[in-house]
Order: sequence, then C-alpha cells, then structure tokens
Amino acid sequence: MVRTPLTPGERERGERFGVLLREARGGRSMVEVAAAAGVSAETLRKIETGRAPTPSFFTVAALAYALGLSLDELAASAALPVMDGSEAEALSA
Amino acid sequence: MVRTPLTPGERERGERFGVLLREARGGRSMVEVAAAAGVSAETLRKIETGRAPTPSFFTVAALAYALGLSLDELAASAALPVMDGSEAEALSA
DNA sequence: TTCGACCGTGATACAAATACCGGTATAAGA
DNA sequence: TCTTATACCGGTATTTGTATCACGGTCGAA
Repeated sequence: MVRTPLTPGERERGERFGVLLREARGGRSMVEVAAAAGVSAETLRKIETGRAPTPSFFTVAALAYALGLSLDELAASAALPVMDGSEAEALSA
Repeated sequence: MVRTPLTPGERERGERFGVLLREARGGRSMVEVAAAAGVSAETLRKIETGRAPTPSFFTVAALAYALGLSLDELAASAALPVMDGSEAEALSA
C-alpha cells in the first residue's frame, strides 16, 4: 500500500474545516474571497463543502489571511470535535 | 491548462519552509518527530529538503504541534523572504 | 573492522489537490 | 421576460503529496 486513502474521520474533519471557512466568509462572495487569496473559486468551494478535505498549507494560509483568521485557532477548531453551548458550560464548571 | 505547475518562487518558499522546520527540530531525530506528528519519516524529510514544497495543512499542523511552533508565525516566516540583521535594523528605524 | 543508527537519494505507486469547462438552479433586478 | 450574479455539480486534465522499498553514505561505538 502506497498512500492510505483518507479515513472517514479525516473527511469529517474536512467538513468541519469547510464550515469554519464558510462562516468566516459571511456575506462575501466566493469569487471575491478566492481572488483575494489567489486561489480559484472552485477550489474554495470544494474546501468549503468538504470535497477537498486536506488542502495544502499555503492555500489555507492565503484563505485565512483573506478572511482574517488565525491558522492556529483554525487548526484547533477543526481538529477538535464540535462542542455546543451546554458541553462548553459543563467543561468550564 | 488545468493545474499550474509550481512556480520557482513557490519552490523557494518551500525550501525556506523546510529550513524552518529543520531548525525547530534541533537535535531530535527525524524518526522521532515524524512519529510524534503521525507522518512518515520520508514525508518529513521531503518537506525539510523542499522536495514537497506545498504540504497539506493538517500535516503541517501536526508537525508544528510536535515541534511547538505557531502556524501563523510559520506561515509568515516562510511567506516573507529572509531578512538579515541589517535589513531588520533598517526597517525598525 | 564490523555493526548499527541516522540521513540521503532514487524509483515506484496511488490518492488527492488544483484548475478549467459546461451545465443546472435560484434569486434579485431592469 | 430577460439578464445578471451566485453557487452547486459532474467530468476532465495535470501536478503534487504521501508512503513504501531498496540502496548508499557517514559517523560513532563495540
């Protein structure tokens, strides 16, 4: 075996990651953000929809810069499973 | 044209990026750091030598975590051309 | 010298990222 | 109605990332 296919967990992480980018994009259009980051709109759409679950580092860095996001927070948010309000409250207690 | 080949500038950026990782690794062995990050030693070596100039985001995130590096600082350091002491002094003046 | 642990290179293999194209759908506006 | 803008999808093409294997070099210890 030469290159392990992406695991379901990695694909789910890609979906969470895409949701984060989409939320950060807000009302701005895909083409606008993609152009600001220097990537194609198709690439941004695939990342946001989770169909490109493991994008390259510099692609993500350019998008994060265009969106005003921190790479460290982005990685932490996508790596950790989602947590709703009650879970966060239970943790902080 | 479907996928633009990497430009020389992108390859140089990959080399600078690899140097940063190698410096951060210090005296630790490739095998140790690669295992801690969950990637193969060959992959880490290719990234450090610049032969894989655009690694995936989560691969870099895992390596940065294993090395105690900030993804934001890493991206900024690799994106900007290297600056020596005199240039930094001229900028700060 | 021999052994072992690293590091490096090259070949090989396969999956995935990126990009372009055409088509479809929806909503807002003239 | 017609046009425009936006987003989604399928297909296609090409490059690259990731991983495994084999081999060679270097260095320090036995």
